[in-house]
Amino acid sequence: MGDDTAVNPRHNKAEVFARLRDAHAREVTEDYVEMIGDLIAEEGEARSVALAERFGVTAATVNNTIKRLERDGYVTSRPYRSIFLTEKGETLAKKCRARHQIVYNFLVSIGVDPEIAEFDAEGIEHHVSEETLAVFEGRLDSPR
Amino acid sequence: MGDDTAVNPRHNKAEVFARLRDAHAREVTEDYVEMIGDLIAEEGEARSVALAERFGVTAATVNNTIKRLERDGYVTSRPYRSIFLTEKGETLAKKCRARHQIVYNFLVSIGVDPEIAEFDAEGIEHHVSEETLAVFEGRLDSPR
DNA sequence: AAATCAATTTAGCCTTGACTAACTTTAAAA
DNA sequence: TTTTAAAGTTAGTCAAGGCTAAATTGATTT
Repeated sequence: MGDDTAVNPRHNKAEVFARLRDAHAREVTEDYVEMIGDLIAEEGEARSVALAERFGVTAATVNNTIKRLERDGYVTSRPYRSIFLTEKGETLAKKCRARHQIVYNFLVSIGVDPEIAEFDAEGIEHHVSEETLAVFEGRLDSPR
Repeated sequence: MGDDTAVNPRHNKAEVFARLRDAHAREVTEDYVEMIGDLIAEEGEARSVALAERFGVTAATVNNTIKRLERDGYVTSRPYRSIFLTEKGETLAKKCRARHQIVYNFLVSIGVDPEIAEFDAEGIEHHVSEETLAVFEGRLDSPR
């Protein structure tokens, strides 16, 4: 058999979806560290109640998530106190904020309405590879 | 209502994240109906084993998902037989395939490597609004 | 100092989406 | 036709990420 069964690239999507599942697993973490960073910058501290309000979830959900982030080394927290980013969390937050900004600016630059861009960027940012991000960024420098 | 104090957009992210969670809930459904459609087109039928192989998950996972899709009216299936799209499933598959193609073509058109574009499109497609999709499409007609 | 209120935590529940292991059915080979 | 292999199913487990309701803590008021 001319053997297209070996590895037909068109049929070799499994890895794409595996990486997609990985990306999903990182999304909440990325959104949280980014938001915690924003809150610290804007309000001086990150409280559960503010996170719950901004994400539109309950305080209990925030609590669960923060425990997960703490377990994974992104934040530190003490009972009934505000939340802090670790260096690891800080680094991730910085990266995410920059990436978000590039995606948002790119969308606006090609003609997407700023409000729509804000929404779409929130979803898209987690699925943009370094390579694609570089292309977006390059397009910003030299518009058109 | 000149009044930007009413709803400070910077602090009004809750709805963005709610819509993001909705989008997530739809992703697997969309990926499955799209893939089932592809399989029917390419191989004449959609078998569990092919879905499992392409998504890189176990047969048991496919089984669970198909049950959910059936419950939600996207597919029909009988034990030990292949899977069919309902009209609702067919419609969704068609829409998803078209959207995927536009996102992919757009990425390639701005200079993203086709392999990278294939991967990124898989994640991005679920988060592109109608509006942004239209912009992508418009850019394809008149490149540059 | 006590009462109250807001914030936080805890406990328990649910769905999705993954897994393994064991079993059943169908189809193909011997 | 019997055996075997592949495909599909079932049962049970797990983590993530939501929820509600109830308990606790901390801060503010009286």
